[in-house]
Amino acid sequence: MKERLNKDGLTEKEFLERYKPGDYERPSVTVDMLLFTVNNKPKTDYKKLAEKELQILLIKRKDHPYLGHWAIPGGFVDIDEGISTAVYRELKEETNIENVYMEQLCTWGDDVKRDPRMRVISVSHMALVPSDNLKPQAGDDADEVAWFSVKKNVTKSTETEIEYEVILTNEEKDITIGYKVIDKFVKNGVIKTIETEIEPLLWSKDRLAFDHYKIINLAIDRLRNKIEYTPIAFNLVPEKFTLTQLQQVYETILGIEFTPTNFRRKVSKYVIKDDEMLTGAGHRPASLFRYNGCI
Amino acid sequence: MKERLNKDGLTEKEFLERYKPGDYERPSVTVDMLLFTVNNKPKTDYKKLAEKELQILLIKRKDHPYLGHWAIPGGFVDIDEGISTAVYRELKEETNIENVYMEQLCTWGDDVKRDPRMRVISVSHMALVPSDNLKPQAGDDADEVAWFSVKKNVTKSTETEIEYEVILTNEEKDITIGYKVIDKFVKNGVIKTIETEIEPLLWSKDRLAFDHYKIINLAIDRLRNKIEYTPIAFNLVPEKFTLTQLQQVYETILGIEFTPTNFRRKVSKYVIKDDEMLTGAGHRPASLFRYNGCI
DNA sequence: GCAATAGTGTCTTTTAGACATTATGTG
DNA sequence: CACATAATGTCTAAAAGACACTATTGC
Repeated sequence: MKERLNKDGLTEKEFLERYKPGDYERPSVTVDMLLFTVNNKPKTDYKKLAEKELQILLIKRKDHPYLGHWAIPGGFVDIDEGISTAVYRELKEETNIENVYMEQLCTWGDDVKRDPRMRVISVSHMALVPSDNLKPQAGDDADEVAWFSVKKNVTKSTETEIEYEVILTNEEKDITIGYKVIDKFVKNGVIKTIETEIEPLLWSKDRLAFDHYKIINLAIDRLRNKIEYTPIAFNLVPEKFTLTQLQQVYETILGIEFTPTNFRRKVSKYVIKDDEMLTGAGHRPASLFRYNGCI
Repeated sequence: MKERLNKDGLTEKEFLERYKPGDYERPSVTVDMLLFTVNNKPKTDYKKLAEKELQILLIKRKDHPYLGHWAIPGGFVDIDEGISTAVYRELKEETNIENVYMEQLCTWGDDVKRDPRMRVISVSHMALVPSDNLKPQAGDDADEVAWFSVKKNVTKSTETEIEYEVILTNEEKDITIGYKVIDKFVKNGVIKTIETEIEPLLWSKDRLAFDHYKIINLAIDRLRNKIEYTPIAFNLVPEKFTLTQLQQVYETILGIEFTPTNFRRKVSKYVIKDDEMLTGAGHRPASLFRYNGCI
């Protein structure tokens, strides 16, 4: 096969040998990871089940910009490092967690001043872990690492817009970070599209760093959406789980309650019963189940 | 409120004034756009409806690397240009199309050698346009611009994997580009994940540039997925459309057929009847409908 | 025995699929 | 009038929701 030449009469090999990347300025590329888990709240009664809450791991920034603000963990992508590799490396460095489910969320780069230092494009990822065996530890870029409970509730709903409150809380440290989210249905020619506006709640003293409140808001929506039509929830329970535990994960994320019978029917296609039982809970023991791998 | 100082005793303002971006190498960031439409094939019978096909716009590269190969249009993101702005700019430059529905697909950057010239991270986007009033025109980076019909069909299906053929064809230019896709269900600890392998079909002489075959494959999946639970399909029909036209869009993308009654019931929540009718089609005229904007 | 959760059976409602039938234009 | 599509009515099957009821544990 005859090698094709370009307009300068060069073969591909010659072209690449002589290729000099332009000296135009390039953006920095970072990865962000939103690590979610569904955690048990402390038991209030020996025989009652623990309530669950959706939690996200945040770090406290120890340098400018946004010094002292809480932020999503992340870091720069090396020039010779794949994006996923960078995310797993950062996750390991900042939280000592490995082997988790992770998916790409969105790439943020419309606002060229989202980082006041320089142009930064950030590829955000969502990771899901079961709440057992979690020992996050602070890394280089952070004073502290902490789990924050995440709540997103509808506060107003009209024909043209829905208003939510997104509240992040860490009770131990007595921190509450709140944002108001308004999803507006905007006529965009023929098609209506959703435009999201986010601003801090008036009473909320604390703020998240950068545009991280937008990323968290998107992640919650994505999580709620994907749990409905994918088996993503199995990443939030241990290998062996009771159906009630699984139900609590769904209820916690979606903010609704299921009838046990109907929930069991719904997930029955995706689970297989294990031999073991979960005893010692102050009431009838529950069978343990495992995900059967169906999609 | 007392201004916080960092470890060097600097305020945020001082920090930013003195901040020098590191001289580490940065990746180039590009945007790719997969422009899809559902087009009418030529009529074979005056009274029969035109068959439809999913089409994607490709450009023929006129320089190395991949000189002469067909590729997804795209280009570099300027240092002071938002990502969406860059996509709309490129779309306008390369195809003269504006005001289209667009969404981010995925960011490609795991393979650091996906572009042989340098490290390139590419943010791919999917745009949808109705097939009327489309006059793409070649821009600077391309010899030619052409629509290719896109087909993705299951060729084999077992418990552990599904095999597809993705075929891109342009009849006018007599080009057929074919890939074999295998989605494997891989045990990943407890959870099974899907791993996708793609390779050119043996008989396929032509190839797509870079890793663009992977991007197109993902876009088809995303489109098929999202058409099921979002009103995305209305971006592929004109402002006023008949229900059969809408049905054909669904059938073309999903590769299945609907019963008219059931399809009408399914979309009835999302359309409003217009006063106008579509006449002159060789059979009973059809009412025109419009999208009502519900989500 | 009591409280709390585990687990099953079944009725109802809603949604989705199949298919027959009538309507209305063009050539 | 023939043909092809438009549009509606209705029967059936499947999925989702509601709820009553029994089972089993720790204390």
